[in-house]
Amino acid sequence: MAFRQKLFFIKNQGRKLAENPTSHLFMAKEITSREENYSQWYIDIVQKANLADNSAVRGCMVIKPNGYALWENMRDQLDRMFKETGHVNAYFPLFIPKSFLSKEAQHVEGFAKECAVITHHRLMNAPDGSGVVVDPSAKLEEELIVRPTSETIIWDTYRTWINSYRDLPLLINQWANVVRWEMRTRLFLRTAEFLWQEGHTAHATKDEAVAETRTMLDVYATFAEEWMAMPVVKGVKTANERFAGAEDTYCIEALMQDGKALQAGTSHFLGQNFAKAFDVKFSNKENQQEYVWATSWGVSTRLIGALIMTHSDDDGLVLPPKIAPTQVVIVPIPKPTPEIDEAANKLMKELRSKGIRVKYDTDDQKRPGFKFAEHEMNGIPVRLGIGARDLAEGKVEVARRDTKEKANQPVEGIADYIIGLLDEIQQNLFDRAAAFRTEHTTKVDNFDDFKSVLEGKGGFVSAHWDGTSETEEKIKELTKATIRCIPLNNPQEDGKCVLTGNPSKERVLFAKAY
RNA sequence: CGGGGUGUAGCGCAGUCCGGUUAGCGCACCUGUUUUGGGAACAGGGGGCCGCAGGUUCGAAUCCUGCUACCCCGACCA
Repeated sequence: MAFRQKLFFIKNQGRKLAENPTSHLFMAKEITSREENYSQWYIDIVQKANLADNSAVRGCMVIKPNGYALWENMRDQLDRMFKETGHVNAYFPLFIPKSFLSKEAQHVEGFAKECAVITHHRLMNAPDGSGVVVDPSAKLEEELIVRPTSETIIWDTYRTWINSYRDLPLLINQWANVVRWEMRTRLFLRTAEFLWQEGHTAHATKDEAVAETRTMLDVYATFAEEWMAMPVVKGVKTANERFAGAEDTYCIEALMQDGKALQAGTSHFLGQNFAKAFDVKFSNKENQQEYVWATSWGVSTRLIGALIMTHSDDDGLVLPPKIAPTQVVIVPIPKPTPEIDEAANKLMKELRSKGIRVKYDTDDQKRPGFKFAEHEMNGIPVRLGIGARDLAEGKVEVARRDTKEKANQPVEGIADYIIGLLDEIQQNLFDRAAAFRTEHTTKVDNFDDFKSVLEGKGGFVSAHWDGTSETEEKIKELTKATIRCIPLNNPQEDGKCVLTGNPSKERVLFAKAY
């Protein structure tokens, strides 16, 4: 493959240059450009911004402090939004009895191929002294599955919690880790173990459950757009892409910089499938037994991957101010002095009093240039430089990460200026991503255009589809593109399926996806 | 699960084809000096069970056999 050769070439070139002490091309923190190799760029960002690392365990990552701080901010905001919409948190077991999983037929079919299974509960010293082995006498009566998702254990529990319509709705969320034994993993985007939240709600009526599904979809979309500055399309999945056990799967779909789509969150209307599988009934006002209606919804650490691929650039991570762990960093130039410390501390106090997350870089070993590059790599939205010159002029140097512009600002009133700037950066990131998505959403009306757009500029392709799974499969085979969603509030228009020519009454969004 | 790689210092690699002093290089780390407004320079220094287990040999990072781990690309998925 040409791609491999290119990579090989780069490796060799790197080797030669590394031997040359005058070369600055392969400094420790240099990252691969997006143009050169997008997926290597992604890996470089994750590792060099210290977000995460591969671990000793296949497919499982170590989330490092920088990455975890980001997750904490995302989690905290989502948690607030869940609570504002009436939900409470609870926690259910990590393990699920094997028999539970098979109670809902489609559900088990969807997850069976990627389950980690617990078969024993004890180790013993190996007879030959070579270490420890599984004690065969400690075999479990029934194997346990490490949860790939918790519908089954939760619905088994709900049976005992729900008796009357007065117990409904039951609006519960849990923050947890889950395990899906994926064939191939990528940091944040798809790991064998990942962190997420899963909401599981129970309702007396279908309408109420559907409304809940849509409410949570809106919460996700609001979070993605207002906090992550990541524009998303709200839509509904086709039968092929539906969650195992759901009647309808709603989703938010985002577009990454390489033109591939990423499912950023899902909200499922589960109908009465799980209520029937786990026999969860309630007495209605007329004292008749009815099955409960269900929803589930989740977002995961994958959002961090989405964030990276939406905003970051060849200099490193770019973070939206609202979720950046550190929003402002102060760099003493060229190094800390009592005068600069005093000015910085005063500045920090003022910024913190206005709720800004600010840090002062007191490292007296590294030089300013190094720090500039490092803070840019880490995606800190605003950098303030203070040196003797600035102190004398009563100014600070303000550098923004998104545009890399620098300007001198009077210290007087700087807090308000920075509050405005953070808002502006947040908005600029969203606008930039939205413009990219608009530019990379293409309407096509025949299959040749369909293919050439996908192979060329990529992105979302808006096209007519005859509504059959067969056609969807065929298109996937031919182009690797899938239907990302049928957008909500989709305009109705008569057209012909881009593949079969059969009649269609609305366009759907296709894309290659992560 | 198929295809392709790679395991040598914390990280990135050279050395392996063709066996031979004490296993090298860059970055990082430690000490010191000079520096410091966009990734500092010099000098000195520390750090290795060459993935694991066997074998061949006077001698193995290098050759042979077996094992194992991880990465990348596909099919599967959030």
